[in-house]
Amino acid sequence: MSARLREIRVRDFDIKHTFESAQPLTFYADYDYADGVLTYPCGKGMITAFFSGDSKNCSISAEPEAHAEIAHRLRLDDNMQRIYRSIGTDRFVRATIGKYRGMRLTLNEPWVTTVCFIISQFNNVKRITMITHNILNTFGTPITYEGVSAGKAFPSCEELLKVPEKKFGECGAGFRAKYLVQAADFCAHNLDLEKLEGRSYCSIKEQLMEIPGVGDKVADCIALMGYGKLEAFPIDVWVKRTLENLYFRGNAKKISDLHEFAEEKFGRYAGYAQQYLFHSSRINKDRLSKHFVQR
DNA sequence: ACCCAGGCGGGCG
DNA sequence: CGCCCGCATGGG
Repeated sequence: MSARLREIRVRDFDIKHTFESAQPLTFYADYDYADGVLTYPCGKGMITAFFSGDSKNCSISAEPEAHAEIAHRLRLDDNMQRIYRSIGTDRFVRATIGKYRGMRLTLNEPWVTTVCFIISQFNNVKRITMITHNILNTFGTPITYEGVSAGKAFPSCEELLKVPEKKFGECGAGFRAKYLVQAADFCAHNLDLEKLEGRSYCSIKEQLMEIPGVGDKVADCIALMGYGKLEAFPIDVWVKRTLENLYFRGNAKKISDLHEFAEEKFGRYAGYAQQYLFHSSRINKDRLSKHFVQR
């Protein structure tokens, strides 16, 4: 099998930073740090990719048939030099980019993204990952490779339609179990997520917010990581605090005002700025932005 | 014991 | 509109 592997070389790609940055892929995939192997379900099969090198010159090996899928999922065609130049509007953002250089946004299936971010609300990353894995392993369809069991395919909304609220509760979903039931029903009967593909950011976000359990923040996450709308700027507790610390002297601001600020400051790649600010804030428990402002 | 986590829906003024 | 509250669950 390894004889069939072919290599992709990418600049400014760091699998570790990407895999630690709490995106849907990192909730349903597995990454072996020791061996540099990423595996995740895609459609009715499993994708495997081998990583080596560093974020300056990253090398990804995979079967040729998987190359297009991997490039799509990991956004390998993003021009990071251009994006970094565009969002690097002050010393703090540039320092954060320097520290986590190579972290990419990922592009995930809209329904999977919707499930992940409904689970994410008022929750922490470790538990989000656990619940997502439980849902995948409990309700996913087994995938076999050359006759051997290889993993599970993420359940579609039609498949989750048959799942009672209690079962989601047993996966650890807590009060979000009700939202998962309602969202599956809504996306199976009232809103075809596939049909939103190609529409504008505003149109997509507006439609997504019709889904029960999806509000302003989760809709932005789905627009960004499920539809690739890079201007989307999800504002969670970490990003809110960081923006307030850095740019408003620690004063509380309304979400709507912060959206306006971010659009003005970061522009069409605001989603990337958000991912770097979020990751830095979360990993460092927000100490950096406080420290930065004090000097 | 208390606080927090990639928020949202509903109820109230 | 804006504001406030409850919401399950587990870890620090």
